[in-house]
Amino acid sequence: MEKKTPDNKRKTVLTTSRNSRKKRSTSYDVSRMAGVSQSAVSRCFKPGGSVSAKTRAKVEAAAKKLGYQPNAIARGLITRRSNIVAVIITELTNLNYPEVLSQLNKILGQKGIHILLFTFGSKENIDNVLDQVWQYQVDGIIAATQFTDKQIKACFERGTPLVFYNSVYADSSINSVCCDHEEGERQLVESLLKDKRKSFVVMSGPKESAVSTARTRGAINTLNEGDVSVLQLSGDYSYQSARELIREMFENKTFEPDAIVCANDTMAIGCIDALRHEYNMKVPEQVAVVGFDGVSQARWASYEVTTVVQPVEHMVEAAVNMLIERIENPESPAEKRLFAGKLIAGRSALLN
Amino acid sequence: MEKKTPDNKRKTVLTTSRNSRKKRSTSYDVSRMAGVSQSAVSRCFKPGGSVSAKTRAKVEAAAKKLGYQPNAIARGLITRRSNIVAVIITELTNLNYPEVLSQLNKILGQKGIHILLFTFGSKENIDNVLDQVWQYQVDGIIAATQFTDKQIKACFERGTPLVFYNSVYADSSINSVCCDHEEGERQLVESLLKDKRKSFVVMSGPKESAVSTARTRGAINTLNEGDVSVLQLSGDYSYQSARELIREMFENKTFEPDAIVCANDTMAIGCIDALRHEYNMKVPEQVAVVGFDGVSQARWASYEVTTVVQPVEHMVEAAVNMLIERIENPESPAEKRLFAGKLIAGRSALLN
DNA sequence: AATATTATTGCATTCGAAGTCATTTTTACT
DNA sequence: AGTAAAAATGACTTCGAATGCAATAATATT
Repeated sequence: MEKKTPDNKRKTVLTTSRNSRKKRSTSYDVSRMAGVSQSAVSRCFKPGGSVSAKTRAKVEAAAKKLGYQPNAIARGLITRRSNIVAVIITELTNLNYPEVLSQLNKILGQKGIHILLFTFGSKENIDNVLDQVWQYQVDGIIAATQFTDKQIKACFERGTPLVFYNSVYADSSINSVCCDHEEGERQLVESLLKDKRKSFVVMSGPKESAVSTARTRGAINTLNEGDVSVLQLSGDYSYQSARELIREMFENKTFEPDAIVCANDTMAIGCIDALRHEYNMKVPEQVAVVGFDGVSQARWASYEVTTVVQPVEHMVEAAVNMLIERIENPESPAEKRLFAGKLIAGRSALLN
Repeated sequence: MEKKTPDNKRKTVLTTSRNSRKKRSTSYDVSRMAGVSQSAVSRCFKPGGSVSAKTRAKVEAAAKKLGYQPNAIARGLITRRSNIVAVIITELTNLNYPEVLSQLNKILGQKGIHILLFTFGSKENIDNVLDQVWQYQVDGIIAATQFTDKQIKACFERGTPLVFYNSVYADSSINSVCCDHEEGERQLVESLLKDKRKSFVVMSGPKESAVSTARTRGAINTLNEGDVSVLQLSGDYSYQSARELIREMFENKTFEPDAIVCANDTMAIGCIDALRHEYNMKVPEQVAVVGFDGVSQARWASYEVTTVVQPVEHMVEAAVNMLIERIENPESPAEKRLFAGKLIAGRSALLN
């Protein structure tokens, strides 16, 4: 009697598996071998499930013998929890992101949550990415990129918790974790002003980047408080773009800076290389250069960039906790967390 | 009559959704609104599904209005295809991996396949990673790390296609894509020999790394053909470890190299910095330094490392194609593809 | 116009685990 | 020992989409 259902299943399994040559064992297979019901097997794999020691032992033995692992796909269907989080990140070439991703994976992994990774180069296809995300019924989204209002609304409508990483929106119902780019940049610039620098280049990142905008704003506002001249240029966060901007500036002889404030460390490194190797200038004596992020490369002896380090570990942990809180308790209030960066005096600028 | 089932569903949906405040719409919802059967909706979303233009129009309108996206989890359960591939990668801090991952994501994405990301620092927990992988019924695995025989066997037993990236096994039934590290290293060393270098340090990466082992083997074998002295040191691929090895060597005054062959670009950069900034030596005049990988940082003007570039785009594409072939046709023969690296003459060694 | 052929359609079932509920077994307590 | 309370168990249903199959509609053929 108790074997009726399993036996039925059995037949079907064999039929279906003719194409996928190896049958993966299911909870029915385990229950069959252990001589218990499928429910019992299920309960064995559920923390706190109500099973006697005897049953548990039988089930575990059978599961081990069959190499059984509960099918997370089937489980997700009924529990409506996939334990998968979508991580949406722009270009991994940004040197800061590998660290962020690595940290995300570590912390989410500790909580039994997995990462479905989405990266993209060009801006236009976030909508496509979101379509994919919906299909996979992810439990939440961590977005290290800008969304349009419509995209954010879509997340709300589907009830998918969303946390932004280094991207802030005015709307107070939106969760985010961010480094205080503006204040960090202010500190960098203030120390340059104290060092009596007079001619500043502010080298921004891509115009669409809110992070770059915030950093630039911090720089410009602070510079406006001093009696200095300022030239603002726009690059794209890359080493190459920084070198080209320097080259253009010197070719046109438009401006003679004694300080360059870069949107990130990579650009700072590009500037340093261009100044030293192309124009034979002394950094920091003739021109001071500062970056932002605190990537490991900025600590390399050839550069030792003066920069502001983002507290990536803390930020990622905050983002993860925030997301989990939201997943487990959808009614919990939204929150914005702003982390201070830490100024590190390197040798690309003389700090006092 | 046709509405009986949908109505039943409806009631249940309402009951269940009391916790997940937003109901996501299902194919039943769409079929209801469009006045067709659930099967019809399903067929509309299946490429080549048999549906009339009229039905398709009704369904598409309803789907759009409801923001319906097929549930990939439910689909995966029945089709036994999740369209998810596990990517298992060691420490993302290795500068080569962000590029690999980025490329993987791009190429897999083009084929509608998604990445479930697994990274880890320490060796011991690959078994845990695999347990996770089994639960998610991934269609395949791309592993940029070493597996034990038992782990490989587990993949075979479950019938999960597996492709190794930069990791080769003798067993010919194992798929892999690899750069020819040994030959690449040979080329580097030969050019150093031609340059009349006499005292070589071979600075390896971690002992567990097969890549490092292959590179070291290539270096040592080639060096043994020349009349030179060789010292072999072991680091861990990191900038810091390279600097420390240099420091130790000079503190102990054991060896005076005029050429250093590094396991990767990051270590080469560490050597260059240590030599120039700590020991005031001229690179490449006094000591030539070569790396491996061709990461973007190796091209930075302060280093211009002489190195061998791995053809990452080609390698990744090959790995993806190989995996997909295996997924779609499990009986297809295994294959090992070995890609030649490209020697790039930088200014960290004088090449002829 | 009648029949053969092909294209659409809906019903019912399936994937694998989890949860509900009623039933049985075990344990606790008087 | 006898009853009450608690624990363990299994049958059945559910999640959402896909599919085999039979029924129906549209089209082609003579």
